[in-house]
Parts: sequence; structure tokens; C-alpha cells
Amino acid sequence: MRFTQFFIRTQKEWPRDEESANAKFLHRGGFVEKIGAGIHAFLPLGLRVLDKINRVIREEMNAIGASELLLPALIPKKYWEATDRWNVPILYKSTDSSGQEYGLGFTHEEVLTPILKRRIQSFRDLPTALYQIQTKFRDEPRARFGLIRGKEFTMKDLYSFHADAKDLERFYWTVADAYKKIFSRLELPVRVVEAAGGDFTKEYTHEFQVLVPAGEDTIFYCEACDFAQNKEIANVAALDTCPKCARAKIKESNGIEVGNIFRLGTKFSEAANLVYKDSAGKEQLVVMGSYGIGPSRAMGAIVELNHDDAGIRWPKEAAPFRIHLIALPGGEKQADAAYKYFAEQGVDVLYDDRNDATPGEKLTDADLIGIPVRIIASTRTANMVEVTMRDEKPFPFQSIEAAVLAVQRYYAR
RNA sequence: CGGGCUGUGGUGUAACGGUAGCACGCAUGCUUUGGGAGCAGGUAGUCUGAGUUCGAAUCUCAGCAGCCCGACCA
Repeated sequence: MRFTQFFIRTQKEWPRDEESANAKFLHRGGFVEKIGAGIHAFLPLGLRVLDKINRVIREEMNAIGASELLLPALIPKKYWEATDRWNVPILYKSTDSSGQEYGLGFTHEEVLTPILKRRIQSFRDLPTALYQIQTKFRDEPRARFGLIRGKEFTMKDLYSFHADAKDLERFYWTVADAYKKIFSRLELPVRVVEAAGGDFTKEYTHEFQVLVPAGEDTIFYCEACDFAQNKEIANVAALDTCPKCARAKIKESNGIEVGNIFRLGTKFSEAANLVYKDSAGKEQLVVMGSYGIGPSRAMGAIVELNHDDAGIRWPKEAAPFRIHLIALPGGEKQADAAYKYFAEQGVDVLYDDRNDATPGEKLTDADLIGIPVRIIASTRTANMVEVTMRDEKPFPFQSIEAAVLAVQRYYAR
């Protein structure tokens, strides 16, 4: 992609009214534009990041046998009434010209369960799992922290349907493993934290928390083992001895919840009378689970965790492009040739081909945008290019072909 | 929903109650080019509504908006 063709507009100044790192960097880098409190436009550069994150999520969801679908955001009132959720405070409501009332989806059990009702008849139809990546709406009393808490945000929501609690339990932990893989690929260090189940369940649920100061939740955790609890249910306090391993003291941190998993049980299947016939021909309620990840929030969390003074440092799998190719004075021809070759090789590259930008401007933009690999051609590099992998020494000058091989090796590790 | 802070060109900022200025951007021309270039002459602004005053960006009131703290967070 050529810089001069792609819509990129970085800002020279920090935004006036933002304090959180993700809001500041994503604004300056031209990834997102704030439209109102908790409402963001994803500009082309930001959309690429979101798509990369979503690609990782899709791969891992598909790998555990979940099928992707897309449900509506505009949901008629009767669906919410069926589960007595029409009056939850976070539901945005709307009325159309004929007087019909709707709620904008903040989660989608109500829509999906009736769809499954017409398609699940027998124990042979179970288990099954469906997910979507979709915009959710929540009337948050206080949107804040850039992408961390919005009124409108993207969510990957997965719903699973099982014959019994035992099979739900099996799948529940399968999803937990898939989530660990997703966050590991996104280089988000998460703690799996026990938390309250809200209205869904008396059992604990599990949250995937990134421990950073900018987080909204308070987490108690053990550094020596995997013990971790959300403050809302915690029966420990900071400096207590870990109740699980007794080898270390409990620490306290803020956390950003980037994912969660719930055992829904039969709450929604009861409301929709979602039943199946077991092998004895007897009707049984379907047992459900639901599992969420916030891709846009994850994007914000990545920035909170990965930036320096100069800009964002995207993880490999979330970076908007794999290579930032820069033509500096005297290197235009070589950079053009490199771009052509990269395109032929199918390498995902952003090529800064501007001839009206100074070297300083190009390099500063590259720092701000934060792509992990930088390749420069200039008078200095002569017929070669200079390759710099983040956090590594610049390579000696390379031929274009060697540069591509080096970059492919870098991304393969 | 309670509290605090803040609203000035596209962006960031300045102005005692008295001519709205600066920097960046943008457009034009010439010169420049390994860390946000130089010169020239241009372009564009006081959140909304009332009030006080001879005169309001500035003071008062109301509203709206954003950020931060708290409550909330399926």
C-alpha cells in the first residue's frame, strides 16, 4: 500500500482532552477519531489493526469448531421482554415510524436462542457453537479511556449449546484455552481471574484481565501461581498469603477485562423453551455458555501496554502492516523496486512514497504508527536497503531479496 | 447520576473588561531533504443562549459538549 494512496493523516499535536495512552496515541497516529464520548470512528489504519485482531480471533474460534454468523443489532422489543431484559439500564431503545419499539443489542442470547430453537431437535444436534464479531451498544453511564470503555464497541460473542452441564464444562475450558492462545498471539499478557457471574449464574465466571494501571477493575493475584480474583468477589486482600499455593503474598493491580467466559446454564433456554430429545426420547433443556472478547478494547489495551514516547509498538499479529518501507532522498528508485518486489511476494507493506515529506517527518510518522519492521532506502544505502526489526540492531544493508527473507524469518518466530 | 476541570481557525495555544495574536497545518512560488526544513506574501477562529457593561474570549446565569474522580459496569 502506498502512503500517498492510503488514507493516513497523522497529527502533530497531542489531543487536547485525552489522558489515557490509547486515546492519545490512536488519535495522533490517525487510527481512530472520536465522534463523541465512547463513540469512535475507525479510520483505515485503525480498521486494519482491528481486522488483524479479528483474524486471530476467527482462526482460534474456527479451530475449536465454532461457526461464524452475523446477528442484527436492531432487536424488536418482544425478544427482550421474553427474558425480562427490556428495562436493563444499558439498553439503548428506539421507536420506528410505525411505533414499533426496538433495543440495540448489548449481547445476543435473546436473538440466537430462538434461531436455535427451530434447528435443535435431538441430542444429535448438540453440542454446537456459534459466534459473531459485531458492534454492540451499551448506554454506559460513564464512557472513558479511549477504546477501553465505549457506548459503541466491537465484540466477539460466542454462544455454545450442550446436552448437559458436563459437556458445557468441557467446552468452557476449551474456550478458555482458545482465549489464552488468542491473547498470547496478540502479546497481551492476561491473568485468568475469577469473577462474579452477574445475573447469569451463582458460579464464578472467568475474566481475562490485562494487568495495567489504566484498567478499571481491581484484581488480587498471586505471583507464584495462577490464583487471581476480581475485587468484587475477592476473599483475600493485598499482602495476604496466597490461599492456593501459600508461596507468595497476594498483590493488587488494576486490570482491563479483554475477555470473559460464562456458564449460562439453562437461564436462556428456559426462557425460550429451547429443548432437545435425549436418547430416551425425553425432552431436556439445552445447557448454554457465552464467551466474549472485545476486539476494540483489546486494541486499546495493546496500546496501553505497548508504547514509548515516540509512538505505538504493535505486536506482530496486530500491526496494521508487516513492513514500513520508507524512501528517503536518493533512495526513491530502490524503494520503488523493493515495493514492487514485496507486492509480488505478497508481503503486507506500507510504502512511504511521499515526495513532499521530509526524512524527519517520515521517520517520526513511522515511530508513531509503530509497525515492527522498518526498511529504508536512501543515498546511504546505495543499491541496498536498511532493515530494522524492532528491538534489534539494524541489519547491515541488504539486497531487496535478502530483506524479504529476513522479514519472513522475523515474522515466523 | 454526584463532584472537579476545560471549551478560541483543521490542530496546539495566547490575550488586565478595551484592535482576537502566535506556532503548526493548508494553498502559491522559489530554495531545501537520515529525525516533524527556510524565505515571501496568503487562508481560516472565541461552544450555544440570555444578562451585566459605553464596551465581553474575559464577569454572571442557564444550557450543551469533552476529559478526570466517584457511583455503575450482564
